[in-house]
Amino acid sequence: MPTPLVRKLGRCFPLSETDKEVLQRVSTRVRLVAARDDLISEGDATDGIHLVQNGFACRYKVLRNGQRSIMAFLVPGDICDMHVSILSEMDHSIGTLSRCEVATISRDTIEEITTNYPNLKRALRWSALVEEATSREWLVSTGRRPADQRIAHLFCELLMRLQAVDLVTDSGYELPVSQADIADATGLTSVHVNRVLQELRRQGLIVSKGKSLTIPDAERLKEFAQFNPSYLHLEPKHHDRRSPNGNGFDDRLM
Amino acid sequence: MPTPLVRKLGRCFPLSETDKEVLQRVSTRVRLVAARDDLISEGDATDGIHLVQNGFACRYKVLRNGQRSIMAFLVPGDICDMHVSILSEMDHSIGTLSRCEVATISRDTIEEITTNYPNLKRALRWSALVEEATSREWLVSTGRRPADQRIAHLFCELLMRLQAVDLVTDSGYELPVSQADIADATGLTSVHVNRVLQELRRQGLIVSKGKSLTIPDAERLKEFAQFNPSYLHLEPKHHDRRSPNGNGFDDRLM
DNA sequence: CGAGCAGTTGAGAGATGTCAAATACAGTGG
DNA sequence: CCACTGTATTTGACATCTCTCAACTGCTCG
Repeated sequence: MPTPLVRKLGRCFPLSETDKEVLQRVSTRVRLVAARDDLISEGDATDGIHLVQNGFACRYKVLRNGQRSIMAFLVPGDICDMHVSILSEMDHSIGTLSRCEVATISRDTIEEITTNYPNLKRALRWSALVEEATSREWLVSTGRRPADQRIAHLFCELLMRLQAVDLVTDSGYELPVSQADIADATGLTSVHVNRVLQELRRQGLIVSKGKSLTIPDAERLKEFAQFNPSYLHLEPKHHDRRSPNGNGFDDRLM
Repeated sequence: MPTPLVRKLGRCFPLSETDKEVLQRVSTRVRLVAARDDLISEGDATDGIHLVQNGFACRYKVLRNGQRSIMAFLVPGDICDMHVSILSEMDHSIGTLSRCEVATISRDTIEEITTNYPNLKRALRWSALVEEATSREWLVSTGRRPADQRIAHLFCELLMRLQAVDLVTDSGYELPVSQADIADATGLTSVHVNRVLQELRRQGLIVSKGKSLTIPDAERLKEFAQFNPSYLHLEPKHHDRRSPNGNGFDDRLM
């Protein structure tokens, strides 16, 4: 069974069997982390690299007045701290929202991979860029979308991201986060999130029982949220094209 | 006179004279772009790389209802599209806010630089990571800070970023953007921005005449905005340290 | 079975948005 | 150099979305 990272990257890049095996191998040492636990704290000088295998984690900061801001959800297949090595310390924390399985990859391993497997190097870079684009899209949400669209948009995004790692069945997925977590991720209050959720349910846009969310009509929810998935850059076809200069992908570009 | 990019990177990384010359050289071909013009549009498959030399530009998206969301300000020394090559097309647009001088760097040139000048490669990667961190900080602002702190925070950030490229004199800088631009960047309305600005002026936190902004007491404004500059990663000292494995910086890591 | 967290509800307050108009400002053509 | 025109800023009255606070309910887990 391929790990989430293998599934995610394999979906958008043609990976060889060797590539996949290498990726699979690094997910071996898995650690179980309780819900609401910090993987990395702001100010840490990290060395290893963390990969979420199971469960939900997030990037967050806590303000002086105790308010928490969640800047990103990390779902299975997501890497927590690919790039921090060049920044001497973390400027935010990474914590679990649910119980998580986390793989820790040593820097040496990553180095070996990016040196010897250009396909993987490119795929990992792609996933980092998508995370950046996602962060920009969240900025659009919190800045300009009303609460209901904002939450609906988040659910659409998670639908696509979880689909990419085969975690969606029948337009439904496990969303092991609290309403307070959704509030901190959308810049709302947990009570307002509660009311908006009720309204979305009433309109039949979502169905939720416990921690599982079902989207009866994805197109309708996407329409409601004005969700445009282009920022997730999921279409594999584009990546098969050669670059304009005719020598394929430019692997040196940063 | 070193270009803004040279100044910015040189501040945080020890660059050799050769490094600086190389960087300086690529800023030669400069194009003058009018205010409110697009450098790159959403959906474009770009090839060159754009570097702001003078003036303000921004990353933005326009929603269906015509609302604009600005996800980032690009100031002199900022690179607009370092990484798009691996994503087949732009998921957002880049437009000027004021009249700008923009340098276009060919992909080949960048390739040459990142291949032959590891110092520069590392510095450019650093600046990309700082932009990412900045985007996360904006998420905190729009999500959890009240309008006055949000705007004050933006002014603090610009103070630091413009200081890094020697564009600040006497705690003041040119801010050639409209109140509507600030509104779109902070997720507010231009009329609310106007009122908040008046209040900040009344409290003596800022002084502004025309397009120039002065901050009489930077510490006071930072305190007011609860501004913590760590996300800008400006301290050069950290970057002189060797990495834990003793062989200096890891230049292969993505 | 109790404790504690997550979800739900209600009433009221506050911050920010909307709309529309007035004023100031900047660039342009004469 | 000035009138002219369009954009940017400012102001006022009012609407509304979202927050606050506080209570209550219902799970889940020990």
